[in-house]
Amino acid sequence: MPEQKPKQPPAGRAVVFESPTGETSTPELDDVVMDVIGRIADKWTMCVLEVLAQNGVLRFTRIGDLVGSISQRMLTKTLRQLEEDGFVIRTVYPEVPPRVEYQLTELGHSLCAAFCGVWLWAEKHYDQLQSLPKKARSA
Amino acid sequence: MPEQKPKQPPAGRAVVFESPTGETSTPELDDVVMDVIGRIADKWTMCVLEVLAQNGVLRFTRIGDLVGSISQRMLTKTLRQLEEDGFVIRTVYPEVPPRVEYQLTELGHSLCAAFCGVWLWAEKHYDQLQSLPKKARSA
DNA sequence: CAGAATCCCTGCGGATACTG
DNA sequence: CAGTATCCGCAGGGATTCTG
Repeated sequence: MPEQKPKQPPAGRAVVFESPTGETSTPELDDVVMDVIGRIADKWTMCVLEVLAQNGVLRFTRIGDLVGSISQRMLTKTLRQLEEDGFVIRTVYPEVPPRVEYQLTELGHSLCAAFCGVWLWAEKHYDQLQSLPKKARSA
Repeated sequence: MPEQKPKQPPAGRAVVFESPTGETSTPELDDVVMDVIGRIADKWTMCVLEVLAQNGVLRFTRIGDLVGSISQRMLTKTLRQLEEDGFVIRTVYPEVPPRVEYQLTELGHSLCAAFCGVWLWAEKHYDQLQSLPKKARSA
């Protein structure tokens, strides 16, 4: 069976995102999306984003409490990365004891809003999802 | 067990997702979402999902070509995990040479659809996003 | 062709200790 | 309070080799 498809992938990915409704993305957009996913798609980042999305302005320790079992190290790294990427604003008050407040930027808020579709999807398919084979689920 | 663990919360977060429009989730839903994120939120999984979403039924090697620079090891692992999690169907044809075809399940398709909001968000904020500090960008 | 198995290196991330 | 610095285990993942 001779493959007539001329679309041979060059070096690197050749993925182009396309929505079921026919919305296609450009390779550049695809690249950006993958990049963003790579930045935010980890447990702590997601948790911190959501905590901030819900509570607005929060201090360092407070975020840690709300997230739960995150180490200071990871909380710091996560927040700094989010700040560097423009999703979070960090405000330091020159006081003693020190006070540092964090809040989402517009970009951060819009990102959380975009993810809303995933929550809704999860809700809709809750039965199937919660019965998935346990993998890293808290024992 | 004489070992004293003063505060060991249920290995837990206290995060509850809530959309900007006021849609709140239950802790259970939150848990499921985090679980799903943990399953799919990595470079290769996302790529493979998208490749399958676009092209429908694909063979092993073809997926690898479309994704680009993925190793066989990771491709296998990724596909098996997706299969185990119910996002992909794996069909083996008892032939020589062997032929194995992959395709998304309904759940897989719906997940990709849910992520559509993220592509749209990325498109809208393309300027800000593509100018983020390079981190692990690999062309 | 579609993988399984192996080697091996990297870095994520937890725990702990110290500081302004 | 809000970090920084350090040690370190271990899992992720690339490259390579073997096989039905």
